[in-house]
Amino acid sequence: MTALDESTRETDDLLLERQLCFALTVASRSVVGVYKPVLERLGLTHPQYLVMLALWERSPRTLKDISDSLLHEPATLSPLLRRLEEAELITRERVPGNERALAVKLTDKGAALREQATAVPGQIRERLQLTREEVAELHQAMTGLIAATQQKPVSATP
Amino acid sequence: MTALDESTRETDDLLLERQLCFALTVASRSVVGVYKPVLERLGLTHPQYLVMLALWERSPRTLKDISDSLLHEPATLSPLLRRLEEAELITRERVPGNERALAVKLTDKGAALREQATAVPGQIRERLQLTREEVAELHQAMTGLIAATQQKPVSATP
DNA sequence: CGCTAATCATTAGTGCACTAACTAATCGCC
DNA sequence: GGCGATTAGTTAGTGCACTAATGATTAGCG
Repeated sequence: MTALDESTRETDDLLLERQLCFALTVASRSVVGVYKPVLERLGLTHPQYLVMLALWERSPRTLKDISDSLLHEPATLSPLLRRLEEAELITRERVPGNERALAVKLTDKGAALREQATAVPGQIRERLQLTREEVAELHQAMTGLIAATQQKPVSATP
Repeated sequence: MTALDESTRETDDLLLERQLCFALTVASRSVVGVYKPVLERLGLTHPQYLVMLALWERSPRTLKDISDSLLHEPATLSPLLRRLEEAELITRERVPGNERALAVKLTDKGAALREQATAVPGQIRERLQLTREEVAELHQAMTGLIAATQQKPVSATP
């Protein structure tokens, strides 16, 4: 490979339309944008919806547990949970026997909201005109990419 | 299909670990997280990097033009461009002959930063252990997804 | 022309998302 | 049993990202 080839390649590498990170952030924002009108009917934002999904699977659970599941900093979730408490979808109290931990628990209202939420995934697939299989393929691609970001940097590997 | 099958399927559809939107937002944040230490050496955040990519392709261009390219609201870019101006990477002035439009232009310092940026895409691929081909495949998948989000809702189609 | 409608940018306000700094509680280990 | 280190949450501060409202300019049309 000549020096000219190399510099041309590096120039092309900087084209906005070729950046995976650009396509990825746009896709993320765009898909969340599709959820927005759907979730508005439930009175939820998209990050709040993900927290509710976690709690519908298991409640009560600690903030630490939720932050591990969602791969979010506790500091991000703190104000978010405060707003869910204000909406009376969850309660926040200390864990008996471990006063450090915060027990986050669905209220009856929060648990009941699940009924309405069951329709959401189907509505999104409909809106995006995607089959379950296509969704699963994209999901797998994203999971692989996430795994790639979380491995140690190659230079740090002994 | 029985009623039981349907309700089971809807229950599964709400599992956090199966949500494309979840995998997508995590992937987006994680990949941006990989860029962070690399871009810190250039003094840029990731959104600022994307704006600079746009300007390295063409400068000057208007805010409106940039917001169309990045699929961002002008209101999002306004404060971002102000910070890039404070860093002396761009200038902001009105377009002669159209006082509504804002001409955003690279400074010499901003144009020179491109030198250092040429190394970024390769460093990211290295860090993620992805080939150009794998990046292209993922990019294509994201582009398809973006297109799906931007088509009209099916119910609104006559 | 002159007026109305459309266009472009900015500001205000809400909600994430992160880091750093801080507080409080618990664990471990002598 | 007490003391240092660790763990769990919260708060403060910065920077996106969006909507809605505002202001300024331009285009278009009778």
